[in-house]
This record gives sequence, structure tokens and C-alpha cells, in this order.
Amino acid sequence: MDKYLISIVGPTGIGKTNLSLKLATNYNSEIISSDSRQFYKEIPIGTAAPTLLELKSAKHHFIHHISIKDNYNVGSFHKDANIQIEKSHYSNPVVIMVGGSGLYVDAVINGIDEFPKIDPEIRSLLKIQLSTLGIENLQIELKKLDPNIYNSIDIKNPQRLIRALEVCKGTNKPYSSFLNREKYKTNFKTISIGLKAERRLIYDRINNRVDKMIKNGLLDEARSVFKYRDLNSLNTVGYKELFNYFDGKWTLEYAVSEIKKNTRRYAKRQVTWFNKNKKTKWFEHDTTTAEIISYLNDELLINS
RNA sequence: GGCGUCUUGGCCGAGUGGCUAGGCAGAGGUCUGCAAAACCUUCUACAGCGGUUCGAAUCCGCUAGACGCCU
Repeated sequence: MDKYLISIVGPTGIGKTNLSLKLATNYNSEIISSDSRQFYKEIPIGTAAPTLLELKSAKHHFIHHISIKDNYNVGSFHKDANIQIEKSHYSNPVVIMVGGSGLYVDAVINGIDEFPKIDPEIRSLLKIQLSTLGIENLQIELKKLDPNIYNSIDIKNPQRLIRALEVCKGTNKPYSSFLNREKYKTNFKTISIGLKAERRLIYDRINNRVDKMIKNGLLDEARSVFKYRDLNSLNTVGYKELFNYFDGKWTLEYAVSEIKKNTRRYAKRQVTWFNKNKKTKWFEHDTTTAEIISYLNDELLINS
């Protein structure tokens, strides 16, 4: 029988987790999380990770499986997720993936090219180069090392620039020489479903959820990781704002309103990203589970 | 009641006669290892009316509103 991955996408706070649990129960499936922040075990509250109870109701993977101190990225996730999906498929042809990190979702579904490991020292040096010599300097260098990628990436974006350069420098080959995702094939079929709602409603839910997080102890959680604030894993909505409060730069009230604002913006970007996948079937957030399951069953039948 | 100061886009804020500040918020978007990140694009406003002038957010008058001082 064919193997399936049911991918659930949508903006933060719309109810993806809840739906994933119901579907997991229905199909007796395991859940793969594609949320780049729920990976971290130290920050469950601010990342709206599933609760212990929810985690018990279905077998989850990639929730709290690493530490904020670990270095993790799409590449690692892509590799790990593929291995796990294959394993999970042994016991059940239907596996569910849920999460709001668009790049991570796409990596699993569409693949992502493999790049050699790059010495982190190179990135540090490039960052220094950026801050001392300016972005034009990096642009000129990339144009020299890989004119192809220079023309296709957003050269105003320092992160993109540095990534392309670190690959060029770390491998002595142009970054673009590693790109050939077209060949990528998974051994499972993907059914992508999305949850949507009116912008206003999404925003209301986000605002309420942030207030709830504060009540549930987000401050203590943020305080407990405060000393690690410079880690990339903590460049995360809900923490970076509270760090400013701890510094005395912001009032708590302002920090909270910034968390809400930044979460709203995040949700907006998620919608933009997920709308790119034309194969995604969109459902209103309050569609009954039965209706969604009915759609999925049809898809599973059609495809098998 | 008198005198004075002020009134710029959703908000903040520069601009003293011709050359559409800027920031924030919002909206739209980008995306192959930092992705809850990073980056890009975008919103022609000068309280109202009249006057001066080739030309007014900028000068003059009146009206309205806000603030301050005086009686």
C-alpha cells in the first residue's frame, strides 16, 4: 500500500494542533512536528507546544527533542524527519505532519538540497566582515564567487548573502552548484490541508493566546533561559521581547503588546508562505473534523 | 471677554513660497541550513473658507478647535 503524509498548515493559533490530535486518533497515526520552535524542550509555553496531556494522546516526534543550546536547522530536520517518517510508516501508512514553519514543511515535502557542513567560523567571520565593511563588500565578493546565485538571491538580505558566501568559501565551489532539488522524490504521497480564518479572528486568537501564556508562566520560563538570550533558538517571539523587559528597557505592558504584534506579523507571513502551495486544500478553521476526515478519506482512496 | 501660541496622512514628526522628509502602525510580498529569522515594496497629508502670487503646508485675513496667560 502507498504511504501518505498528511500535512497540516496554517497560521499560528488557528487550531492546527487540535486538528492534528483528532486526525491522529482517527487514523491511529503518529505526528511529526514541523514547528521550528517547539523542538526546544526549555521553551514549551511561549511556543504554544502541545501540553503533556496532548502529547500523550498520540505519538509525537520533534517536540522538545532538542535543547536551545543545540545547533539545529532545516538541513538536520529534513534528514531526521525523513528517517522518522519512514520508520513511522512501518506501522501505519498514514503519518501526520503539523507545524507552522514553512521552510521546514517544504523541506520535507519538496526536499532540500544537501550541502556539506560548513565550519561555523566562516559565518562568524562573514558577520564581522558585514559589520565592518558593509553589505556592498559581501555583495561584490559573492558576485565574484558565484555570479549565478548573486543574480537570483535577495542580495539586500544579509542572511542570504552570508549563507551563499559561507558555502562558496567553505567548499571552494559555487553555492549554485549544489542546487538540484528537481531530482528529489519522497517515497510517500503528501496530502496538504490548511486551516484558514478571517484576519481579524486570527488576530483576536493570537492576542488572547499571548495573555494566556503570560498567565501560564511565560515570564518565569523566559527568565529561566535569559542567560542564553544570544542563542539563535531564543531569537523567538515571546522571549526576545521579555528580555528587553528584564533589561529594564521596556515595561511589561509594552513587551506584551510587542509579543502580540510580532506574533500577528508572523501569522501574516505564514499565510503568505503557505498560499504558495497550490495543492493545499483550505478549510475554514471551524470546519468539523468529520468533514475534513471525509475529504482526506477521499484523497486516500483516489491516490491508492 | 482680552491677548498669545498652536493645528501636517491611523499615530509621531521635519519642513518658512516652486524640488512629493522620515519614522511607527497597517497592507502586500520574498524565501534551499539563523526561518517565530532575515529582507523587500507600499500608503501624496498639510483644520476650513477666502485672499496675495505665475506658483502657498509655507505670506495675509476670517472661521473653528486645542493649550496657555490676563481680567
